[in-house]
Amino acid sequence: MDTRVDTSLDLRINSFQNCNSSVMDLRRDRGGFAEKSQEVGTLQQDVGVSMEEFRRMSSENKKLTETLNVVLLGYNALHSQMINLAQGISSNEAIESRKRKFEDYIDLDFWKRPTESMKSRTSVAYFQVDPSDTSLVVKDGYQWRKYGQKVTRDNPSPRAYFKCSFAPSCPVKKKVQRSVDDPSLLVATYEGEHNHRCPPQGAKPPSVSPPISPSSMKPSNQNPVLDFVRCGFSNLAMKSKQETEVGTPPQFLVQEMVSSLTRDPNFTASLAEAISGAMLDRSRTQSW
DNA sequence: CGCCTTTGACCAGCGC
DNA sequence: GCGCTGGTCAAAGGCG
Repeated sequence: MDTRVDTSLDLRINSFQNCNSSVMDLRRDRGGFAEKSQEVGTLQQDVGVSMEEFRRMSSENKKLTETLNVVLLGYNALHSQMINLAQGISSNEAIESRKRKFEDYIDLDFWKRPTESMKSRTSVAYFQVDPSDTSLVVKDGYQWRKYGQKVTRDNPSPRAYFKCSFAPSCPVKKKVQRSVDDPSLLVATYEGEHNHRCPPQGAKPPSVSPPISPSSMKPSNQNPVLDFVRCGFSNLAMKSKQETEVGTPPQFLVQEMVSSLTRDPNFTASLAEAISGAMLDRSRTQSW
């Protein structure tokens, strides 16, 4: 056999094998390409979904920001009113203007709508305390008698049980427990409604059970949080103003706002946190 | 002395 | 029925 023919044949076989190998590589690449193509398609789809989600969240965020602004507007009006009342000023045009603007903005029916928690007369308030302070006492303007303490399963810190001690017949109870997430936060859960007037600042509970006059037994529609606003707010707000003329705002005011918001199922706790944070930030730039 | 807090016991509801 | 858990009671002691 001619060696030249053999060499040529070997070369061709070699060439064929190379070509075959290349074809296999190409086929593999093509498969890879198809795979990558599919991945790109999925990614495009994901990006589309993400963009849609992002647009939706942006829209929601915008709405929440608007709501926050409205709440802040109302808060500012109330705060101005409080300051002016404290200073003996009845009202002024600026306050009325802000109030009108607030009422124009806000859906009053929304805020007047009773929520489930309001129906059951249960509300929650948050109190900022020193994390090293182990006492479960919060100053909300009322007088309480502690009648029990328990360690619950979901929280290593004990839960304290209080009854309103200002009026013997008052059915209001509250539970106070340190927040499991934030040890500097005390969570107070109020149940029931007070059947008496707000105790004056520094008042001692009566040593003997006094007959409760009909006027003080007036059924109040107020929930504990409103009581807190009327009593704790009025008492402590003055104190805060005296103590911190240019300092921080009364934190309980912010916490109360948070509480009011969280009572509505449409507001998430995160929004409440955002609002309190925004208020605190805002207040740092304002003089009080 | 009276009110308050502490703390163990007790009770009721619920799930297994 | 039993155990677990949350809520309440009540006695004892502290404090002003």
